[in-house]
Amino acid sequence: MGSDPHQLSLLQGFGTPKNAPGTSPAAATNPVAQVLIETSLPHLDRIFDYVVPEALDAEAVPGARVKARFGGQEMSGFITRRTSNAPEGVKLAPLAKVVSAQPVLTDELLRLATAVAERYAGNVSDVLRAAIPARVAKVDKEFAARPEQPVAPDATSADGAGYPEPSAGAAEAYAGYEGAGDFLAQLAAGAAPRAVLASHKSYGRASWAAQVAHAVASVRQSGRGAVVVVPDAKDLASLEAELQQVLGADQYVRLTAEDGPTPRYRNYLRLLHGEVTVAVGTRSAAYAPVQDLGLVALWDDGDDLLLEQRSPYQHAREVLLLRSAQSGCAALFAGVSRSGEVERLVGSGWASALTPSRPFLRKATPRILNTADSFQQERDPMLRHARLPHAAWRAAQEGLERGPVLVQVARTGFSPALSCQDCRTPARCTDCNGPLAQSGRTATPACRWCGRLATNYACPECGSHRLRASVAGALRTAEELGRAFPGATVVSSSGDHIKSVVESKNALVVATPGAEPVAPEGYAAALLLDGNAMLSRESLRTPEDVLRKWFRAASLVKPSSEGGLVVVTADQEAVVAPLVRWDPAGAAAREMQLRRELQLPPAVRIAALTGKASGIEAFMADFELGGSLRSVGPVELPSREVQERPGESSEHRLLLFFSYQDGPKVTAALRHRKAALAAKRVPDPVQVRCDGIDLL
DNA sequence: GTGCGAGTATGA
DNA sequence: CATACTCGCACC
Repeated sequence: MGSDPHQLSLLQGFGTPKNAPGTSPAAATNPVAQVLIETSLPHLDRIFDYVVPEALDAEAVPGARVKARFGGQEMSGFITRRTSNAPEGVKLAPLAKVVSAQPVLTDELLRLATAVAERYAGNVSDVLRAAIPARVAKVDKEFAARPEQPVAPDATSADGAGYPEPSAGAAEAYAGYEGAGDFLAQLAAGAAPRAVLASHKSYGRASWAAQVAHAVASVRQSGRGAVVVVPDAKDLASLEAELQQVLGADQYVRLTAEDGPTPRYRNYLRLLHGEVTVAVGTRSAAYAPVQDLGLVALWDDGDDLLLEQRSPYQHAREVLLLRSAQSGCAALFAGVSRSGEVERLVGSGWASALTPSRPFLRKATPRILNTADSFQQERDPMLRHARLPHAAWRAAQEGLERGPVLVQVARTGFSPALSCQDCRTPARCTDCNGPLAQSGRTATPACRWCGRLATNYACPECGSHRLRASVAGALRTAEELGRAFPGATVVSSSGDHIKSVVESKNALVVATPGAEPVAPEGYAAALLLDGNAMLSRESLRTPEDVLRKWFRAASLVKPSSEGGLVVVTADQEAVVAPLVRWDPAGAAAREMQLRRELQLPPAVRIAALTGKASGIEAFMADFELGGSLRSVGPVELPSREVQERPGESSEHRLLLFFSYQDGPKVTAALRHRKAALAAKRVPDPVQVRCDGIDLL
């Protein structure tokens, strides 16, 4: 070909009146669309330019979802900008079509997704996949027909004459919390305070949900919007109940996968167009396109549901932290317990702690009793051989006269119940008739009720000594306990049968952690039964996680002034102590102190490289360690394959440890390396995952 | 993934 | 010397 090919194509692209047959003229102004292609290939995760044909000019707005020919195939992407100048030295392909003219990728969202991708050494388009709901054609039509009405949705609409002063409701929700009034006032005044809220209740007027709802109401007084993220549907229901009280049902939208594509997309567009300015939902709601954002809030950040399950495995807390930094808005992290990450925010002074005062807490929280406590055991020598620990038994019995009683049991699989290998008769404790279970890693089965070890168990039916694991979820436990407490209505909540609310006064509610229904008046008592089994899990995170589950259950129980009592049965007194004292902040501070000394997360950041040993070696070949960056491994992972194929090398994992300060540098380098290797298509690709809490 | 150009093998 | 084919890599 004789002449310069770029020259030729540019002339064509810019629409000289007479074009080659088949090419349509380009748009008159800003004929170039910068498009972010949706791909999970790291080296292609960037912006490419296309010519906008005149026919697509009107629809091809920044933020629109489009299709474009890329490489061999037509791929989808989003227009990030329209510009006038084409890049030098490339010939531009035309945009194939505009899928939807709704500008779903806003500037702000692109900036956020980019920051998240950088933080996690991942792809921008992977982040966007979680952030932008699937398009629904009929919803597009609704919005196309609707006259553009960027209503100022501010303090005028629902609140009528403005928000009813530092409302009575807000005062009640935050009673006992020093500094709360100031925090709310700052929100209302348009400032951007950042706080870590130590909620103590999960029901009633002073619940975390009420507290968060009032924070949202305050920020709305300043005319700004808010985003609230919660781990699951049950928490969302609690929050929505309060928001309806405080704001009104039409003043917010929910964004959650559970609603299905149509309402989710509709709500997304309503936010996008400023029809509503408050978004609540599960983890993907962190990206909600709220206009004029004033507050991001997160409830219970320790819940692992907030961790995205797809690459780059981002956590809603980090997303919201990045977002609040970018938009300079207020931030609120609420929880009954406190995660290590949030403790860092308090420790560094980034956020202030909103904590109820000691004397207030003493009255407002239930009494906590540890039956495994040596002091208790001395006073109650019957304990080891009683049926349920005596104290637990009595707490339940007496509690049932005053209200519902919660029994928290470990999830199925944590401590599978045992039955006879030969005749399938359920294995029972010879002392108390409770179910036997394999708890943790100890070989000897133990009674789940009294904890007694069943050494040398013999089946009462056939005399066999062999035991097999059988599934005993909350359902089975409920059955067992129902027999133990005749007269009580036994309710079970776990797995896919989660109940949000329990109304019955004399219900014995058996629930797994995270599935506990709310009792509107509070539980009279709670028994936290499987502490030892839960604590036996081998993970760096275990104590924090178990404590979190206990605190959440305990926050559902009436205060001690109304007879509320929590009985916990666990041997590790160091873990139980903060619960007994109701001191989540102290527990988090101590745990973080330990982590800092050991240089373990979340005091430092980590990245895990997973893949074939050869792949990891290639990845690390000219990767510079230094500064705070150190590497551990690689170690071979226990293979999940039933049979390792000969010649096929197994998966390995290398861990990188680095400081938060060096984080951006390290993740940028990881990302760069990933892209370079992917472009070269070196064999044995390596998966990079940052700050996976379940890795250690 | 796929199309394309460079480079190389192959046959007339 | 012309044509067939593979390989690598850019992809707007």
